[in-house]
Amino acid sequence: MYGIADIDNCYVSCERVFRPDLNGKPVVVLSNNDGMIVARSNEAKALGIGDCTPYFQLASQFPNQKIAVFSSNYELYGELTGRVISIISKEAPAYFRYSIDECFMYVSPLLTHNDEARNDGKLFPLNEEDGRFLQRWGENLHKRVRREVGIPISIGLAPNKTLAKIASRLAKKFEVYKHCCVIDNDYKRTKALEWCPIENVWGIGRRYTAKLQSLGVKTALDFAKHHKDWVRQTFNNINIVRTWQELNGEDVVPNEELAKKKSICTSRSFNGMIDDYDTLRTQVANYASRCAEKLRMQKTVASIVGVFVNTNFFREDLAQYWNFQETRLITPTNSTIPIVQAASDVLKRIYRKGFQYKKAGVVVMGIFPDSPIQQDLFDTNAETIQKMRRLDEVIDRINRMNGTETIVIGTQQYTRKDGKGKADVFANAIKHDFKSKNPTTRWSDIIVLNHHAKMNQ
DNA sequence: TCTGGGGTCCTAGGACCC
DNA sequence: TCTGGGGTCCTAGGACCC
Repeated sequence: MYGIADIDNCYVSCERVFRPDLNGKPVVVLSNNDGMIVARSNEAKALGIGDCTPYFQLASQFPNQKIAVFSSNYELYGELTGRVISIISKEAPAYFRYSIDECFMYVSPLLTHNDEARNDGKLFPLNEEDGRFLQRWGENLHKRVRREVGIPISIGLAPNKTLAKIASRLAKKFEVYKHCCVIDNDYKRTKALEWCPIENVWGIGRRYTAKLQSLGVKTALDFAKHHKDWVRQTFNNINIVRTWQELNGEDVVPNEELAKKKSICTSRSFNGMIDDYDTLRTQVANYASRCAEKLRMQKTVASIVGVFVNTNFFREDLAQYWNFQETRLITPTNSTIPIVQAASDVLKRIYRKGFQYKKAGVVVMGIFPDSPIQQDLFDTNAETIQKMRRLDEVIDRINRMNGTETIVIGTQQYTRKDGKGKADVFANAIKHDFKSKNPTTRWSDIIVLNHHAKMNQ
């Protein structure tokens, strides 16, 4: 049996931890550059605010509505969701974090009453006692997270991950479940599939939904009832066959232990547009530097550095251009300077004068574990590499202790307005007009309780 | 004026090997 | 008339996830 714990409206719930006055009110959280809406409270959804609505359309689409708006504050979300995961790690026998707001759990070891009751060696369907036990276990997990972090989660429990996802949707949608829904027999499985529209099934995206609907498949149950061969022939793809199997109760989707990443990308849309090479180069240097940091964090090196740029696709009135190219490093590395250098070289190749660029990014690939053997293989200058490595360590440490971008290399530029850079380089700084504070990670933002005010209330 | 930022995996087809 | 049979590796494109 698997479980999934899913944070309800994750970013909104995080913002509400320090703004309890916003409980019960419409709240939205915006993407980088305050571009579009990426999280909505239930009240905001009820108003009809769509996912991915551009922020600049919000006021005209919903006039006279009081909607609380936040820029995204990943420092806050990362820290608070980490607390949720930490509780799960204590409650669940095994777990793996799937995304910022979702965590899979493996709960079979909790089922101790079941051995004799099973007649055919199978766990599913569960006996009733185990079913009730899991229900209580999930309800308690919800309560504990709510009490200790202040964030609501929904829990789904089922014989595989695809069904657990559907169960968690039910838990979120209907109050009778008390935030935890268990699919423990075939009757419940069938009822859940019947309720679940095909586009809400994990693994069925926009394209597959369109195709399935055109073939008359409306619900997860419609899909599950088709023959396996039909699925194979219609889609010729192993993943969707696995989804079909899981809807029918098998456990076949692999458990990806979140291993080291195979590629790392850092990219941003600009606040406004950039046409000159030098400004673009400083941005690309920032992204390359960030990629190097991420590589060091997971103790890997990269052998390929790629760069992409593109113009604003929404501006049909402007000339359009996009390009991506990559270069191979002679020695795989995670050092800031060679990776920034490589990225600059690639940018030089793909930059074309006369375009208004809206976005750029750096991708590092060909990733290996950072072992000394790899580094030294064809290296003719081990001493330089050693020095570079020490330099990276020192910079990482200083930036960890004093805040990101305390030290950057010369090609980069500061992006934080509270950083140490000169005013003229902030023209393209990311827009975050409605950003909340970071009371859990910054001394300057720590909350002070006014004792007397409280006493007088 | 204004539209995010990350990732993974699968398949087909071409280049190349013997 | 008539042109093999077996591989590997790489890339682009398309699908999916949050």
